[in-house]
Amino acid sequence: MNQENFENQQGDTKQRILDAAEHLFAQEGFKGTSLRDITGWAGVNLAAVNYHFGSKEALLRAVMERRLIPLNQVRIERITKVRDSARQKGRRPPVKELLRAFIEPTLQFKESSPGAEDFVALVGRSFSDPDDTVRNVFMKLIWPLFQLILETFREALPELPEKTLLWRLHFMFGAFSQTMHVCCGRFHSDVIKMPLENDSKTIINMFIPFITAGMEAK
Amino acid sequence: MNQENFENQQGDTKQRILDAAEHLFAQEGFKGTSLRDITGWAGVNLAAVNYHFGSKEALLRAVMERRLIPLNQVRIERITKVRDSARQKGRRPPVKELLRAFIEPTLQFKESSPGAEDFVALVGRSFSDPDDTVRNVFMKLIWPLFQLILETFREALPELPEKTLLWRLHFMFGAFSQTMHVCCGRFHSDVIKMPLENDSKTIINMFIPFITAGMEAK
DNA sequence: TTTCTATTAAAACATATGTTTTAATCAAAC
DNA sequence: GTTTGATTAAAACATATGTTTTAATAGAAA
Repeated sequence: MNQENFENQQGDTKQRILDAAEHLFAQEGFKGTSLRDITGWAGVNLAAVNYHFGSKEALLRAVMERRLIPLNQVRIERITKVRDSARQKGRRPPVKELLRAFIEPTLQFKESSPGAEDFVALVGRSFSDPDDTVRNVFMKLIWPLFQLILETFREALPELPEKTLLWRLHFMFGAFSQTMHVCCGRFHSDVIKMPLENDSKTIINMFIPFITAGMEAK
Repeated sequence: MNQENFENQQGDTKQRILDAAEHLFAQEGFKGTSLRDITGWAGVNLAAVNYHFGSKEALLRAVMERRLIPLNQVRIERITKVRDSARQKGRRPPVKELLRAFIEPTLQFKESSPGAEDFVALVGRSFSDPDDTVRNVFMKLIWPLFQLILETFREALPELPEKTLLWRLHFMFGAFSQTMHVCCGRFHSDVIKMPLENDSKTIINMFIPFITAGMEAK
């Protein structure tokens, strides 16, 4: 019997573990979440994690890949579309449209399921996670997308010095990752009482004008 | 004998612990750093942490307060100065100057000593740290500064709806915190090969035009 | 039914971690 | 020189954690 036949017959242990890990990694961080937390939350046996995934690190990789690969595919497609469409017209790709192609899929994805919201919070934090494992897994998955973004913004803003472009993309990612984990994580701080309108429309309407102005500054 | 007399006579155990904790918390995160890591790095006995500080959490608090209290004082003074100067002239405080008053002290501080660089990386991460302890300690210390920034930017951009202002400050903090831990931490990623010119001048020249344009957009 | 195999359950391991306790040290005060 | 009190050192504790091992279970194949 091969594995495909098993996918539906076996208990949903694997999925339950992935969901629990996604949630807890997002809420408490990788280091802050124990396998016992995860298996407890998932209602499965402790050993199931090592049986199905091999290690805690491999579990993180699985959590990341499950959603980030398809999400990145969509983002890459949309950005490519904007770029190619502009090329055909012999124009520069508009910054606004590039930004929209980047963030809209993320935000739509966020609202697609409750688990996805956890995931977005997790990704928002992965950029700056002190743990090597987290950053490395994340960076490897985000690399092609970042490369594409760099290229298309170079086309969009050819007069910008390379260094400046990199810095501005860097600011953009900073603002966006902060937004992701603030809007999706448990950022219930007494300090910054953000008008937490989690809807995509608000976020997009706030993000795009700000970043566009920044990217095109001077 | 009182404690002041002891400060110089006793071993510099306390300082060594603070320095080691600052460095390791910045590099590995709060959860990722053990007391044995710290005392090993500092070359002191394990029990010294609990003797001098009481607990790991209290040590973090001490690390934060040691530098953040004086740093925030300087930032508050400079922002207040910009605001009051504008008020006297019956004008709005310029966004550019407010931003400069906010980030310049941080960057100058960063270059003032090698330990300070670690600290800046730590602060840059504290905004989004999954650990409650870290976020709470940090937020409590940053709260008055944030309040002041909110007020002065309200004066600088009175036509901006409150929600929009909050979102934009939020983006600003995101970009800045990312910058802080990228420039000071061990962000040696293969992915984003940032032109790592750590000098304040470059960072300021990149940051201010970008954020100013974003804040004043539309 | 019996056999076989994948999965689950329970327990055990080895190590790591924050904290506490108890003994040694060391410099000033008397 | 002895005493005192703060500091350091060494060991012990209790618990937590990732992983592995071994036994039980269940469900399809024979």
